[in-house]
Amino acid sequence: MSIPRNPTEQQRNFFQEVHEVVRLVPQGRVTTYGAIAHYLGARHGARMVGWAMMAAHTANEYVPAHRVINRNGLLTGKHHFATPTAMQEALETEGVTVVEDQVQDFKTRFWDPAVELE
DNA sequence: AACGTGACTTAGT
DNA sequence: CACTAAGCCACGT
Repeated sequence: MSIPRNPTEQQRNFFQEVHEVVRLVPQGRVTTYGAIAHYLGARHGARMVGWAMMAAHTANEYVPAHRVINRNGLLTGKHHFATPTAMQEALETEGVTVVEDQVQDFKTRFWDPAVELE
């Protein structure tokens, strides 16, 4: 996949919404693509959230993309970082233990915007 | 325009 | 518990 060369207005808004939520994830906590999709109204699938994350590195403001993982606590997006280990290292710097691409104690690390932001 | 593919998820077998 | 199918939606070929 790739991000549009010339994003439409709607696409830019969508990217911004997703990035905005991701920026609200506290240090040392993680969330999932599905949770973000649900928080934004589920008007698009979790896949679209993942798609929006590809534009994270081009965003004007910093987006902690390493805090977004799949619903099983797996670092499915690690290959989109500068290096294959960047995502895990960023998480461990925040105190999140990762073993074999799996976030340990995921259930208590999970941060659901739909709940936390009410 | 059909088809494959993907930072996903849920339901069915 | 694992594996598959299907829903999802945008994009490149």
